[in-house]
Amino acid sequence: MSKQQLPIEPVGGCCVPIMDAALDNAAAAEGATVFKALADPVRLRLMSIIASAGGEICVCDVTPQFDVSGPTISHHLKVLREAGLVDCERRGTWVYYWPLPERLTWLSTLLSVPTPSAV
Amino acid sequence: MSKQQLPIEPVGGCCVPIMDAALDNAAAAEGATVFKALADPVRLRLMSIIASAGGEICVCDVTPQFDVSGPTISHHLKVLREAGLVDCERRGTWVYYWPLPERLTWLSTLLSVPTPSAV
DNA sequence: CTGCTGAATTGATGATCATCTAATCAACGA
DNA sequence: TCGTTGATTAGATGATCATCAATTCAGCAG
Repeated sequence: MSKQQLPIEPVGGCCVPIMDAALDNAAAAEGATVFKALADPVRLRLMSIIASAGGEICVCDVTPQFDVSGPTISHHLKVLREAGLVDCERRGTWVYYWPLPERLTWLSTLLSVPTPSAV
Repeated sequence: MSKQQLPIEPVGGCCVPIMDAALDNAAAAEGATVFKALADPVRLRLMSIIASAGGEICVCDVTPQFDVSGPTISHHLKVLREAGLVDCERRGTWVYYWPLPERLTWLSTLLSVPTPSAV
């Protein structure tokens, strides 16, 4: 059972489920920032499209899936990027985005509920 | 209290990780609503305090842990309630809150990342 | 160089939100 | 009944946000 490591640093050490221990102010502030990034319908779907793309996806393939303007998509992508949820790279004319699973894992763990079989 | 009619939806089909499939507009809207409830530092810490209380906790024990007014805490508790994350009951003079793990599990699954070992 | 295309940035605007004070509600005890 | 205490609701306000049109930036091809 290889435990996948968390190479991304800026994420505060956290990983204790909230059902196990209450968050302090700092952790709550950091967590709220990341949740805020997912707290918009466009952004959440955007995140899911990038996450489910199986690798990376071009902005040009993402934008047509929404009813909002290009600049708005660009703005939302920036929010996701600043939340550490995705990263991107320009290659030629196009820009490609991919998910950063560490952040997702962190949030998932934070919200996880102990299974009944557990102590 | 726990009797009042809340806009709690059937917790849409629950539980395909966003890394497995992109969300449709409806699921994204519903998910964003719940994430929005956790997207505030006060509310996230509030949620963690309730979740980690090991059962239920009195509002009177929660409020003193924050620097904001009582009505503000009450407002945040209402948001958590309407998001289906907590429920409450009045007993005598006091009101007790407890977490609703189903919602947490739902979010946790939504954000879960397949382990490297799994195929 | 110039022109074209995809993406990001700027600036403005209408909407939503977090917070407060004041008022109201709910339960209890004198 | 009336006060008192704990909690919620109502209303107001300043801040933040989502969105767009216009502009700018980055890369490529004549």
